[in-house]
Amino acid sequence: MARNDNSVNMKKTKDSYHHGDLRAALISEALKLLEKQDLEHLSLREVARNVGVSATAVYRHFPAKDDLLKALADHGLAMLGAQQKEAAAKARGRLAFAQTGRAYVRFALANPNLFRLIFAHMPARTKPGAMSPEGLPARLMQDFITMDVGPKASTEQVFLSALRAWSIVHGLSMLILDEQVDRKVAEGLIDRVIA
Amino acid sequence: MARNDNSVNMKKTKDSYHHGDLRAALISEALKLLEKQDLEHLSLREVARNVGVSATAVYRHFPAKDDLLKALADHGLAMLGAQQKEAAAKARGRLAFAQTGRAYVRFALANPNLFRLIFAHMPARTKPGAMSPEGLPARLMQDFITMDVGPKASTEQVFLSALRAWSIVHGLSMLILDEQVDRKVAEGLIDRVIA
DNA sequence: TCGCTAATGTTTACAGTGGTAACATGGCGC
DNA sequence: GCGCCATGTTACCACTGTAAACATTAGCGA
Repeated sequence: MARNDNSVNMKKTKDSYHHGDLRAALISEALKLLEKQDLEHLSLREVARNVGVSATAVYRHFPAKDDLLKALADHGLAMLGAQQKEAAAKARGRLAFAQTGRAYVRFALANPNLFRLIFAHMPARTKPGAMSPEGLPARLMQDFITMDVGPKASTEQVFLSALRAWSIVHGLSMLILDEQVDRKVAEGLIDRVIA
Repeated sequence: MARNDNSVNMKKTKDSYHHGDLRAALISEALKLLEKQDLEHLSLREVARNVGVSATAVYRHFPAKDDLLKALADHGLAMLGAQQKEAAAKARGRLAFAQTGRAYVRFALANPNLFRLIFAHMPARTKPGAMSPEGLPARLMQDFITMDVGPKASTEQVFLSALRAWSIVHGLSMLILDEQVDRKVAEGLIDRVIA
């Protein structure tokens, strides 16, 4: 028998059969792991092991690994949105808009794996016509855009403008994360790329 | 014993022990598989199986899975570059430049998995100062940029302009692939986003 | 033409992974 | 006080990447 099957090392501190709030613990541990290793090396078993629970216990809270990942993505997205909002609050008008973009990139650089996870596991958030639903970072952008382009602009023009803005910040984030562009240099240019 | 070990079904057509050009066959098969399934479901064993060779034979040509992936990425990058060049040849000046950007996005949409693979496995292609080495799509862009900004622009200005352009096309590609934005709608706007 | 060697494939084996099924525990409502 | 059922655990399974040992043969020098 392999040394490493489902009977992982249990926590010794508490011998309580039930955990208390395993779901939250799993998410929190997974987020912690994502700070140090990338998505493809994040295994359910490791998360369970670190939390001190058997590997299959996870399935009581998430039907499949992907559902855990979705939960992580939601968490990450909320963080991103919060940071954007916070950044926007420190300025006004166009500048405030630029700040949300910069915050977007900064978030990506600060949480590379989480950032990737967000976009790797959140398809179909958008319906035709609407850029994105309530609460999403893009929603924030869209509000600014409307302000920017003027209230009389056509829906398509708003969309176009938002798409352009989002593309820039997202593309810049990705290119830096994927090391397509020298990180140090690009980091220094963020504020000028996103004007 | 599992039904499925390394002794995969061999090809019956040829009973030659040696394959001939296994390396090329592996790459070609892997590329074919990438047209139908995404990167995380691409397994060495499946590639080997389809080529009609044992799983470990792969290791005679690639030290590890990642090296196969790198080879695929190179292949994909060459394709991308070729398509950009071709697109550029059909126009002149600014428009030609826009065409390379549009070709970039079109390539991403036409080869989603390969496109992702390219950027997931080609870090460290760039040195500080130089945007990218010879032959890369970005190199092509940089030439245009120089033309666009004027030959007297500072290195930093060229870099900035190139970074912005690349970010837009890359970001747009990613957002559409990751379904963050309605595909149909966004596709129709490509030419206007990249002006 | 023979035979040796290096290149190329194959077999076997192993640790790790996501996931299912059957069983164990114990907290909470009656 | 007791029983149910949500939550955990143990056994498995198929599959993956990869290492080690063995097999085959292409091709080169004698």
